[in-house]
Amino acid sequence: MNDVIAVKRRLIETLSEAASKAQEMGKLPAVALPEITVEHPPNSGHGDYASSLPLKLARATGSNPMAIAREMVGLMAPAAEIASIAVAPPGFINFTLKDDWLTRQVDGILAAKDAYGNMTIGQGTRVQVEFVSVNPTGPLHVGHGRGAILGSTLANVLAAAGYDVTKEYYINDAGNQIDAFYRSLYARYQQAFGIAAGVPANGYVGNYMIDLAKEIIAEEGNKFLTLPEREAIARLGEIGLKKMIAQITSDLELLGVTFDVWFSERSLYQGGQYEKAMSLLKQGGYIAEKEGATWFESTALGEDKDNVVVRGDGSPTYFAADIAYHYNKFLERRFDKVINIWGADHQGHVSRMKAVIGALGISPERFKVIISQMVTLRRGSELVKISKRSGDLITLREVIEEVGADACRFIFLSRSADAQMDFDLELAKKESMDNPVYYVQYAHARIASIMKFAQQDQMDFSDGDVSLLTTEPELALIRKMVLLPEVIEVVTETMEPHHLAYYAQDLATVFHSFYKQCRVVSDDKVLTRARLKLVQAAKSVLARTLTLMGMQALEKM
RNA sequence: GUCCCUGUAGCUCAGUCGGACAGAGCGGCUGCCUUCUAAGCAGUUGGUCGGGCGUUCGAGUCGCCCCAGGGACGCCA
Repeated sequence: MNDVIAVKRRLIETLSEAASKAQEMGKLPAVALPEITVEHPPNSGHGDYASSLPLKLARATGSNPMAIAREMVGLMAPAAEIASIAVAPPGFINFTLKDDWLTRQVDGILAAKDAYGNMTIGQGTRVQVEFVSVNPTGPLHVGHGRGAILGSTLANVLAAAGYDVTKEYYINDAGNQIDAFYRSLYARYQQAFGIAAGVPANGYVGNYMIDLAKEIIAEEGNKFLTLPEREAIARLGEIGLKKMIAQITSDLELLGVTFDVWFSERSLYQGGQYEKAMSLLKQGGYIAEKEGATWFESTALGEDKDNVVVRGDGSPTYFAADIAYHYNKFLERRFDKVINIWGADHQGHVSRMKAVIGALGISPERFKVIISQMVTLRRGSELVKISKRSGDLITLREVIEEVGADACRFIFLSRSADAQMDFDLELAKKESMDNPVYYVQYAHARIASIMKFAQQDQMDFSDGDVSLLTTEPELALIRKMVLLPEVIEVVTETMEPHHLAYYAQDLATVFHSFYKQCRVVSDDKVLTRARLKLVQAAKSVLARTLTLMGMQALEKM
């Protein structure tokens, strides 16, 4: 187990033992102990860890919290890594870490290298993160980028926490939308040859469809003109679909987002999973025929309304496909946990999918949906349209090319998924010099520069004595570095990657402050070696944090 | 009408399980480059935490009721 996490666990244990002992001795009424937690006090003057257990016990026992705190502290065996335990009003117990324990962590971080922060809390649990999964009927826009960044970062963190992670993209390559896409493409194809064909009413009218048709013509010529319409649409559509998927793939790669599995909706029908899932629900008595269609009776499960799974014309709905897909995730591929990141427009889909999960006999805590809220794109005060159906749209690719992948990632990671946000292109660019993105990367580049400078003197610091790191700026830096494992733990528990961005910024801040106050390479060779160790460790933690966020750790800026 | 998300400093946003004086970045105002990167540092300005009631020793955080913004309520996906 990681050292800091171990310390935290030990403190909780110490508190628990002290409380029990006080009860045994009759100094504290024998009430059930509340869940014991330790936190980081907001004010650093109060130490590294604090517990409000006495305050909580005061409520349960009706006694004075300060007295309880004193009693408990008196019963605590001093832990090896703790320098002092103090009681503070109105009833906190504060713990301060020993300086030499802190400085030793520098050696620990250097030894862990890229693996620093890794944990085993996941215990190899098989978790699937499904994200983006945009219909391959048009290019990605910024909103999709948000989900992509959220998902890939979450996957990185879960992997660091010891989960066995599969990143997956669900390709909706069947159904009405694909049909509309195929027909729209066929119309544009015909138009390119001067044939008066109309894009269907519910079709995709964007200019990219004209470009797509032209691209196909350049490669395939006019051969689809002579085919029967049915066949032409199918074959042309297939080519267009492949191209759209390729484009989506490469757009995501620009953002540093990749997937382990690209899962085809069609395969659900070809593999018989759709039938299996449906018959399972039927067996459970959740399926009913009415009004000429087949329904999933979710009202019986507390839902607002029932939902159609098979239309009057016999074709399955999107909902039916998703049922089959989740049947596949849980019952065929047997993921222990499934995390879906959906756009805000899918929020109505959440509760009925939860109902399905229950109906399939899957325990609800294995299924988690994160809704990534809307992004509105603007240039200053001017609103920029990103609708797929309209002609003028700014694609994700254009945004990335304009502001940069790292800036994009950081901006999205600085906000919690359930807050709607404005993405101001002007601001993202104008701020580019003062952007927190560069602030963090600059800290890393600065250290790289120090290392390079030190290397000119062939400085070997492998025997640096970390116990010489005794000043406030040095210890403050270590205190922050040592927090990464906890951040990873928090992100894992809350599924909120944005904590990482704030941590990155905090870490950069303490580093920059340290840098200003402490000269690393100096005439004092012994101190220099110790500080080189410190700075090298800081570089490693910064790099790890940036990597988890999917960002570059630059050597030079 | 029902359901979901949001409302915290001039702006953009954090705020774990209810805890110590409510935080950061940007902006504004002051200072700081002979020395490893000033894309930096130090200081300062700035808040009825949308409003009300309640629970609690203690509420930005929990409950109820309002107000405001956004989204979802298809045999679209």
